Amino acid sequence: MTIKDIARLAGVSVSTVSRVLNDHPDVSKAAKEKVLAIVNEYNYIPNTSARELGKSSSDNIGVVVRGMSNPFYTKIITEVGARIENAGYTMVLQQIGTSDDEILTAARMERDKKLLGIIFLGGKLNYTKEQVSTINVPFVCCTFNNQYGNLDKADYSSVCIDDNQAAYDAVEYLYKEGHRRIAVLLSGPDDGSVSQVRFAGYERALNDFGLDLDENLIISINSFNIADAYEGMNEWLRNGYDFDSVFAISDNMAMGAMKALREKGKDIPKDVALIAIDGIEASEYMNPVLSTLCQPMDDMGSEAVKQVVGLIKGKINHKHIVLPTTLRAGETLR
Amino acid sequence: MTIKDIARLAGVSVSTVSRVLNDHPDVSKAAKEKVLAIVNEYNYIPNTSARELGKSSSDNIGVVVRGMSNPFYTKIITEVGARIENAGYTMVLQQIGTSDDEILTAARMERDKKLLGIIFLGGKLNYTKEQVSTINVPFVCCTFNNQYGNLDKADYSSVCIDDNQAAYDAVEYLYKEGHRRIAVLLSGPDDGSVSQVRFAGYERALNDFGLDLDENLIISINSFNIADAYEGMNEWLRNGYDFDSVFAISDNMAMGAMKALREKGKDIPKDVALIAIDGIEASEYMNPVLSTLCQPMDDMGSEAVKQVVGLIKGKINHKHIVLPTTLRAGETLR
DNA sequence: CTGAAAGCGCTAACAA
DNA sequence: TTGTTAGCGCTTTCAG
Repeated sequence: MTIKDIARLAGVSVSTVSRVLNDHPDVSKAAKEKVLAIVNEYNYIPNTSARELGKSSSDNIGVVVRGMSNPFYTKIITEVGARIENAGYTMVLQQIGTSDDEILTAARMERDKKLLGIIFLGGKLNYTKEQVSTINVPFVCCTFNNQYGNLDKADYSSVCIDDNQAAYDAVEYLYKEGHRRIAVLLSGPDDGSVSQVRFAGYERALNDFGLDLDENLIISINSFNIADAYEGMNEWLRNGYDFDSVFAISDNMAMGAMKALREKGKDIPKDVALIAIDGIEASEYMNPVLSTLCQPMDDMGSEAVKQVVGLIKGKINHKHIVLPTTLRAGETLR
Repeated sequence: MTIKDIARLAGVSVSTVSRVLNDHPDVSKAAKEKVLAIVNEYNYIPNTSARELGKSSSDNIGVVVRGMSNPFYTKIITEVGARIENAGYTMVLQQIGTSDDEILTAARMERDKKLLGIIFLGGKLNYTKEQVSTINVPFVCCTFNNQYGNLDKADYSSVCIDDNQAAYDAVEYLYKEGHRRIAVLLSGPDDGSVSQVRFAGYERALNDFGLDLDENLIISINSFNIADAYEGMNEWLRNGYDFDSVFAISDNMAMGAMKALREKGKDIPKDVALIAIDGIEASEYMNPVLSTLCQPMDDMGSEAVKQVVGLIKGKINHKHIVLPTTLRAGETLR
């Protein structure tokens, strides 16, 4: 069943069918009704590939998201979707696995879907000029930036929190409560991810507060996984190092750590205080409720859209927006 | 940059370029290298739409998943993806929102991607013959079946647990511990979803155990949301009804309920015992660890793939597989 | 308001 | 081993 069949069945030309299918004006009511009737009768479904191939332009904005199941992005996506719709564009969502290349994905989408702009939700901090040269439409990085890459600030946009400062703040909360043996739970101290940035904030804070960086207090797992955080924490606890608190670089990892601590008989926050960064919904349901620095997800989403749309319309230049975090008091600090 | 440009630049014909791009045999080493060089130099990316349009067949198996962020499906998808790959096919994943129509999505995909078969991960229990008539390739429902629809059993496959029995079992665990005032937390008693099936199991169990169905003990929220479960439980608790335990139809909802109970000063499981169905990872990290009947996610995934592949190869007929659940003891039962 | 026809970028016979 | 060419199913001028 193709557009040709419908045309024949409806007794009109394919262009007329195409017009009614695309809500074009200049189609007589009679023709429209006739076509629609046939379309319904035969359950005709236009071929998307052919459609995209034939089209000369689109109103598509691409959103490529790292991590299919990352709850952190869910809220942002909702917001982004609504705002894009609202601005009169269409969101084309593409989720990719951890091993996929977001730049390549974006480049493909740009050509396939004729994108006008792109929003990256999560991604690497070290894109190079050469890599992004395959992308020819404006793009904005949401929740991260290019601090380990060599992009020109005038060539891309970003909206994120100050991860270094957030980590600093987290440590400061612990410090002000009197904690001096502050462990850090991270993915890798220099894995080029946001983990590294937040670790730098941790280091900076220790330094400012006159605390020595103790290698034994660095709990490094090689993922952002809740199960790995649990295992990693378990293993680390066996060393019996002296500590009074933990700064986890993400809510998810903190949740894994909580279980390990609890099983070890450590009371949170009496024996061990805990703070993290992110503010995902799940950590609100933990017992005790996780104390964490929340990223302003809605604002990040709407700002990101505001950016691409502005860029698409050529009304603004690339900007780098830093949004503030807010503390969710929770119950893991005392 | 199209295949034509590459052909010209490499001094060969488009078909030769197409051949090397698709790893066809019968291409001289020289030609292959030449083409690849140009492709790399210009960062050429083939247009997917054109590719799909031109192709006469594919090795694609479609997977349509309800709920972008449902952690329950994540593990299954991983398993399904691996198995499909393993069987020599390609997985085409499509996630849809709660308001989208999975049948329509599947029908579209079938045509666009030239699918050989489809796996539905989550979906409605009441498809009608007419609805699925738009689908012309074999499909299998994973984690659900058609018990509220009118499909012929010989026309589709399914792999799922016995939801009614699982609910029955859950209630039985509570009953055997001496609980008699068993509340049920569900989405809707007759919303046509799995909630309804599990509620039926709850009713059957009460009946078998000689307990009366008490309307006051039915906590109905209109979603599967953790936040809504929390709110709903909170609200219900204000009534002050007498109860000694809760059967939540899903882990996620149970997690919301736990917070509400805790805030009300109820100790779990001392004051209130709790059991659910699903066995998602997150509920393992709750404090106390949620007691729940786990769905065998890996098995469901691999069985689903075994089914489609068998159907595609024409080696088997439609089957309806029921897999057993296993109890995760947890800490919310005593 | 409608139709004919030329693409869109690629694949796949079919010849050579 | 290679090139020519006819589609794939749709959109979009351009005439009428």
